[in-house]
Amino acid sequence: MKIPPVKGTRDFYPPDMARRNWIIDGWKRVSLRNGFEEYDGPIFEYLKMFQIKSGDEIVEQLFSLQDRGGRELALRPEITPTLARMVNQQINSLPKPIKWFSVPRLFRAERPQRGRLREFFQWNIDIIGVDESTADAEVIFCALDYLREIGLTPDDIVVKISSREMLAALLQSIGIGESELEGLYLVLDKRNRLPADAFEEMLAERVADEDKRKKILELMSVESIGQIGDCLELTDAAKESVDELGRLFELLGVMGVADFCRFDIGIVRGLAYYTGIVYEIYDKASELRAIGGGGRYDDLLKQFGGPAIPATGFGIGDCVLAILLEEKGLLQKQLPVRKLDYFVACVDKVHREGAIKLTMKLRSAGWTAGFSYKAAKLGKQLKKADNQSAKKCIIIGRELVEKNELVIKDMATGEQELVDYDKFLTKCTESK
RNA sequence: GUGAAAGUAGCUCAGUUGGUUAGAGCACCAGAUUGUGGAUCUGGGGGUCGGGGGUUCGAGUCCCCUCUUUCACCCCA
Repeated sequence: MKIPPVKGTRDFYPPDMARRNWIIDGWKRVSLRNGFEEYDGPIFEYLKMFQIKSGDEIVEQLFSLQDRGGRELALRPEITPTLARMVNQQINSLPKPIKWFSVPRLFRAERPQRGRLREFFQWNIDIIGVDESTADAEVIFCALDYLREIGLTPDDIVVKISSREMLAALLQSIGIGESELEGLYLVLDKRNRLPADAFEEMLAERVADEDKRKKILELMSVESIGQIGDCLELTDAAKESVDELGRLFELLGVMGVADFCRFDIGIVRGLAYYTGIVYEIYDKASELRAIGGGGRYDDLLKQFGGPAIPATGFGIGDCVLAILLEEKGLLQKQLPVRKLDYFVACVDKVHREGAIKLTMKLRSAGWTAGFSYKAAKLGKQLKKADNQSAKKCIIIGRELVEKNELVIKDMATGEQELVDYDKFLTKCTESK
């Protein structure tokens, strides 16, 4: 009986695994050089941990299970709650600010589609304990530091940035009540994805007053931070968050990534816990889903029973990113090759043990080395060496018996040289 | 969860209006007179045609169900 892989999961064959590792190694390398430390938590948590916050979207997508003790558990659909839990547990002893990153394996019971699977990897970086927008800028820089390093340019991707706090202040100055905000966010979040008339229709369901609606539409069509002031008179609160957003863009300029970033008032984000600056990273052609996103979540730790500590962070998934890199031809360079430094061949059966012995000595010295499992003809063994992309092939034959010499063949040029066995071994052990 | 399209060797696909033992290229394995690989040539393995049921003398081909993938909702990594 053949059993297929589970819906929405992936098998990683060696070539796929090589690419996955290449992506994840890049995430880790860039995180570390930006000053973040790695952490991880369990792959399942109490179900209620994910129900507390973040809203229905994620809860509906949970894989949940019950253990034998009747505990209600869930496979983690995101790692931020775990982060909040871990930080809260040791909040008094952790040096501030806390700059942590993780590459968790996550699970969401969504209907799979291109760039959207049920099991995936996500790069998360977070800064906890800094309320200045410097932290937001640093987090955005870190994401771009990676994306830029692997070859993406401002022609390929864009970070669309806005602020929930600002949007709240602006909407309130239009006359929207605080209780209406959350529902309205969900509608505004769709503005970039819906045709104009469909969006207006949805808006009309939320906001009955036509004047208010007109003002909201006007506000949502501004293309720069400066235009906001032209559109309506700013309250003190609004002015403050507009200024904050301006400072963020200034900082991004100082950090040298301004050309990747753009203000977009339509970025609201679906998750309920965002409080301030929010952003999403898209491919410039906007043909794919969001590559990543994040923002400020100043109330989350408190909601998990900790102290009120500001926090900001983002996540980038591996699925959409891999598709984008594939399209840009940046993934093909990562074709994995099983490259051997040495392949040890023997001309005659009597040298087989010697070949194995030499192979193991090379390996112990740190070289990648292989030998033929069968006592096949030399031609066969060379073919094997070639299959395994060996750089050099060592041939053990009569030269060893007669003069204690090995034949070393360069597989690229075909050139061969004779080297004394003991000298070769000494050289190999020392140079590695 | 709702709607739509697709599914034939490991991969990319062909398969005539239903008609014998289902094909190609690539990949894989093995040979080509035994101390030299990449090329070429020859041969081989591998498919219950996604799975199940039905119509028919006969189904890869038509119908139904189901699974998976892709697309649109939904939502975001």
